[in-house]
Amino acid sequence: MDAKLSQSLEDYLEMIHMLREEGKVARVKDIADALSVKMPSVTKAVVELKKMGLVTQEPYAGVELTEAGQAVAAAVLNRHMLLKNFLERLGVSEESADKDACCMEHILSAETLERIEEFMGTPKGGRRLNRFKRTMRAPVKARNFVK
Amino acid sequence: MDAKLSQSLEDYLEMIHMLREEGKVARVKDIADALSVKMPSVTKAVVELKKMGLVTQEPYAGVELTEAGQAVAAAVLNRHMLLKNFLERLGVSEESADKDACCMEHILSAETLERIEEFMGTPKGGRRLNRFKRTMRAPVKARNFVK
DNA sequence: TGTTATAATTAGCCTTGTCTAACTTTTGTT
DNA sequence: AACAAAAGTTAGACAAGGCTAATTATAACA
Repeated sequence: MDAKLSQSLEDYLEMIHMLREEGKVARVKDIADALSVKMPSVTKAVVELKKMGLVTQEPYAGVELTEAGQAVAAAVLNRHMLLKNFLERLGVSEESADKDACCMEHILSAETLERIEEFMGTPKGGRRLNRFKRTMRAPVKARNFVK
Repeated sequence: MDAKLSQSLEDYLEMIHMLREEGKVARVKDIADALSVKMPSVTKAVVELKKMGLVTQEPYAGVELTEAGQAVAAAVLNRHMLLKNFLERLGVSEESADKDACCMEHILSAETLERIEEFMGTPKGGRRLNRFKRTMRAPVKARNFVK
């Protein structure tokens, strides 16, 4: 059932989530434009995501996340925001932070993500790492997807 | 000439560099074992790298980096070590740091790398970022390649 | 209500990167 | 010097992901 999503499918799922959060419909066309790919690529991806039970689709009306899809998408998005905030805290520009977070969100180990969470939980001046503070990053608003 | 290496080719180049630095020969077999791939994959990669003028090959004796190849490989390796050190400084275990550095080294923007260098240049206690200290990471000894 | 424009899908191709199986070449041991 | 073992290459399959071109389905407007 949860056969480990590819980076690519994670991106599609994430984008669908984002569009829906913004109150937009996520039609094949919308997703394609948002990710700078062509519609047939989206169709293929959606077929896969449907197989995995992560989305449903009403042709011409849009793609919706299932319960399971929500969970996965939210997790990816949280990673994205965590990483973006982290990079910005290091002084990286918003644009680069967003672009790099985009890549990193799919590949980092759980351990590294935990250490970064700890780092972010630490006061701005930044003394030392505090192993016991877990901060959950805020939900998310929008985002520039930089293919 | 420098047609932008793929992640995969960067990995091959990097591994060849590492083997040579350790004084080992980098025969197709050695590279394959080190990267946990099969020999035909290496042969293909080496063909590409030769086309790009990054390596030369004496069959059965080993692959050598050209001047240009050296430069590229060293750059990748420096990124790797910088990232690994950085992650370790965040409290990530050596193993995870190495594995994650492996992925990140191919994808991060120049800007992010610069900010990380700055962060690393800052004293251990970690006050605030110092824009003007550039530290070059040490050469490199060995490394666990985690496919 | 029909016609056109837009959305979606299908079919088929391309590239990258991996693999296995089969074959060739070299090495090194006796 | 001969031959087995090891190294290398070639050929061909396959999967993932993207694309274009062509076709089909729906929407929307006159």
